[in-house]
Amino acid sequence: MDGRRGKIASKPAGPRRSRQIDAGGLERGGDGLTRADLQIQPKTIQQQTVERLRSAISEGVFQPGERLVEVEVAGLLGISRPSLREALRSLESERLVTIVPNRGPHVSVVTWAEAGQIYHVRKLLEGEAAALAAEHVEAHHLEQMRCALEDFRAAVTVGDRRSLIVATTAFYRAVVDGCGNRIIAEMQAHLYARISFLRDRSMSNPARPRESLKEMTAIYEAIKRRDAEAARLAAVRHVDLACSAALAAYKESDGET
Amino acid sequence: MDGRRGKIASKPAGPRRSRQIDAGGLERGGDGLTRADLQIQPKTIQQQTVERLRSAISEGVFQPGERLVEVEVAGLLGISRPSLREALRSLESERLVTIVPNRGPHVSVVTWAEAGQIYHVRKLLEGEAAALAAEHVEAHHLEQMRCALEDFRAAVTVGDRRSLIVATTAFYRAVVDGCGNRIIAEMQAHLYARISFLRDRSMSNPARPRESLKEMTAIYEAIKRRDAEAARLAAVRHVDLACSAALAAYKESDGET
DNA sequence: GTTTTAAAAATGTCTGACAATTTGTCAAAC
DNA sequence: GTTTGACAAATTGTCAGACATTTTTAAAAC
Repeated sequence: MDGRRGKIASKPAGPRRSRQIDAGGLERGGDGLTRADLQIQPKTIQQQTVERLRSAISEGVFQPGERLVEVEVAGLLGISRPSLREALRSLESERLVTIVPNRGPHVSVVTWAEAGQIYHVRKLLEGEAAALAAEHVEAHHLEQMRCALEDFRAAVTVGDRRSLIVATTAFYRAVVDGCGNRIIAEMQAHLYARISFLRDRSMSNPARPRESLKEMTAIYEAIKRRDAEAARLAAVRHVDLACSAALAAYKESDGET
Repeated sequence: MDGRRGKIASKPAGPRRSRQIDAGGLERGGDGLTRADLQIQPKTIQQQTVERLRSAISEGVFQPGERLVEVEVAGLLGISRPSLREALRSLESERLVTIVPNRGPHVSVVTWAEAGQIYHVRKLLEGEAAALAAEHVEAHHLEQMRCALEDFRAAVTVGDRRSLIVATTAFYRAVVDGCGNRIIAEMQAHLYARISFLRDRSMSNPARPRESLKEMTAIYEAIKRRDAEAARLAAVRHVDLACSAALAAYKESDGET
């Protein structure tokens, strides 16, 4: 069964999951399935690589600016250089990785100016998403939001930063999925990923999570009562405050750029 | 000088531009240069490939849904399969190409539902861009817009569809660059590329270009007189009408999906 | 302490290979 | 005649190895 990759010389690279179906990937978790979403697809190495690198970058395993030396990373992941390069091209298009010709790939560095622009667009996008959600949302999306909020609340009391992030992401996704516009959903996810490095820091402000919870609850309530404009305002306000918190955290830790 | 690629066996693949600087690529043409934009970078084959494929798709050389068989396309471009695959990954992330595992890449098919969502986001984005431009725009951006409009007018009288598209694109870019938010610019370009296949058809309506000219002029005038809200409205209106025109053209030619 | 030079590391790109999967064809079975 | 199967051809996914060029590092020279 493993004959094809038998010639791995340098590093055994650990157990190799044979290419099975693995439908548990849930690229778009939750209940709102359409028939198209039922499609089961094989997961190629390239896809797994992209996903794994993406979350590694998001979680700070690779720091912004850090060089990603191809042989090294490929070895780390247990894949070949060509496969890694393909994955890196994907991430480059997502702006998570920057590839400078002849100097290779590194984790993208986001200046504060850029981050500000990203927040600006997020306000626009998430405001619209919330407004649309107030009109289009279905029961299971609301349920998802409620759960996410509950998880968030729990995480606040416990003080687990990781759970805070997971819950926040889940909430955003519920809203953005509930809005019915996939383009917005895609873009939101992209933008959010690009400023992930700010999340942690702004969440480290002990007061922030509690405020965040209030703001998100306001969004939820407005959507639930189908008040589009209130939902938009609440969402914009939330992103705005998140932006301020991030700025504060950013300035505190390293004021350059 | 060509020793490195001397072993091309199958196809001579035509004259190979030796890796020279070729600064004329103008990934972001115009005047609004910052110091960072002066940077001259070597153009790798991968970059050239992406650009060439992108415009080929935009211009309909490859039709939506058409399969892109790797060996074939690689031969066409005179590059190797790995290089092509990297390029395809980039285009996949831009959603211009879809890669189905084990079935390979094909030009993405955009359903009308998706197109509608794209127009929706474009309204949001370009409206904001116009509003921001009214506040931030600099002289040379205005000049670019004016030129683009002039070109457009000329193209209308002559009736050259290609020039219409070029001028339109130039106008949008001027606005979106003038707004000062690079994220918006990036996204606009992306979205615009994804619905390029509609451009041609909607422009084939003989009345549309003239209307389009009026609408764009309105945007220009509003920005020039620094009236942000008027600019936003004009931009939104323009995209809205473009959307309607596209829908009409779409329904006319092929009503499936 | 600079500047120059040489060596090492890393990237860009190509060729060749091959298993796994999909697709197309064509005859056998119902 | 349509459905089923089976086999061959085409295509993709992935790897390994190679090598010219460029960048980086280290050492040497001034």
